[in-house]
Amino acid sequence: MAYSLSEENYLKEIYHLSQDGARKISLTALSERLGIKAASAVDMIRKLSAKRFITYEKSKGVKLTTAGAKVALSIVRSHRLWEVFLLEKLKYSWDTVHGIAEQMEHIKDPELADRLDEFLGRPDYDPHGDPIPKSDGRMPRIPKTTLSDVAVGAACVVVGIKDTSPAYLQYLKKLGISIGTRIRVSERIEYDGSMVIEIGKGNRPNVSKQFAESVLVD
Amino acid sequence: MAYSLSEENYLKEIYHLSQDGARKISLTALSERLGIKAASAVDMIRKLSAKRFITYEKSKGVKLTTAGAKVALSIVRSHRLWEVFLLEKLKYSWDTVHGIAEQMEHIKDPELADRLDEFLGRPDYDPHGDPIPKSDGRMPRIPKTTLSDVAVGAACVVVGIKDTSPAYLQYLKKLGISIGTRIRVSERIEYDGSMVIEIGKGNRPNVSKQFAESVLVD
DNA sequence: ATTATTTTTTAGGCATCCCTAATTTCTATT
DNA sequence: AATAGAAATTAGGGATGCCTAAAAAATAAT
Repeated sequence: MAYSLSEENYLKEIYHLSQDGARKISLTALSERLGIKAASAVDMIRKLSAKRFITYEKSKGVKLTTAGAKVALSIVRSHRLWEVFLLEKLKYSWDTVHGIAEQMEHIKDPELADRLDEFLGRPDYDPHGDPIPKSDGRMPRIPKTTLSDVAVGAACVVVGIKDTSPAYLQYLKKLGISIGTRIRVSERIEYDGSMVIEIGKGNRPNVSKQFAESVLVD
Repeated sequence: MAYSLSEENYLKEIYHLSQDGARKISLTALSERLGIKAASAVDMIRKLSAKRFITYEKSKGVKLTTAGAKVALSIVRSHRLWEVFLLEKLKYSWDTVHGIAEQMEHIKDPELADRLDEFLGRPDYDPHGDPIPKSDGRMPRIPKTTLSDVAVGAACVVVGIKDTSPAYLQYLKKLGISIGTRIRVSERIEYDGSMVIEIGKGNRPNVSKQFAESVLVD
């Protein structure tokens, strides 16, 4: 069954809202996320219900059916893979990839996501540390570990970052940290939670606790 | 100035028709290419005229303005670059890339085409041998030379193919010929125009005139 | 329990981009 | 110049996906 760009965006947002742990997804919440008015959502909710992609009860809110979740997950997969492509291959900065991937996620071809996945080396995480669903729907374990959790003496690999402010990105660049960078924790200063880290060889900067908490590692 | 997907497709087709050497682009010809009815084209032609992307006089047909040509060329550039990406990086077959690139050409970002171009190594031709416009609008020379034009003893590089039938593609694969393959012409048989060619070392097949005429070389 | 507030729904509209079915206007022949 | 055929246009519609404004229903607060 075919579905429009708009339908895909609804399904994707419903998925995100349910992932965010909302116990009930109301039309108001959904329409806010989509940047439209609640009245406009009514038609689409009916349409998606008729197509059996969602169920909707006023009391229980919107829920994805198995078919709907499948579509949503394929969009999320596509989005995150394109983010990796844009950052790693086209050298876009961390904060610009999302908007472009928002467009690319809707390109339709039965083999595209798998071929892209293969080309990118089957990454588990996108540049923001979000897990990339596998083609069979499985999800890589969500990386909740940050650099600040790493024990002294232990090493880790950067899988994503949580902060995409220009200042933060600039700092990362200056430190030479990007996806895949290996970091060893040399020392932790108890006073303020800051740490001395080792990037490659020779480079041993001291970074604040605040900084370390925004670096997702594996 | 922003423009819709539909507007982009009109501008692209007008460009293609003018490239095909049509001395007059009629609404009928245009609508046929776009797969719509002529009546539907009237509105859009008016719209594009109002936006100064085209001029339209019944006697002279549709013509792109400088602004319109710029948009059309950027779509064509994007399309051809994505074709290269899909074939070379994602290993799609020659005949499938066009349809997917048709979707990808509309992704909007000011830096995308240039970054993709860079990533792909600034190719001059797409997999069908069509020249890829440069970011400043310049066009690589159109490769009108085919393998059958190459002199005995001379070498050439494959830049594209004209035939995308499954049988032809399969044959190419069997011969080990793809974009960038270097071919030397060892011998030409006058009787039927067939030739003995050298691909890499050791591989010296005899190919028909018909085959050689569909291989674009530089 | 009765307001007040929020949420949902209806009703009527608008822009985009396409359609069919008539015309009208060209163009090319005779 | 008359006319057949082709091309362009008008008129009226339809689907999609959004809107505002108002009404109805549900939930929360007093």
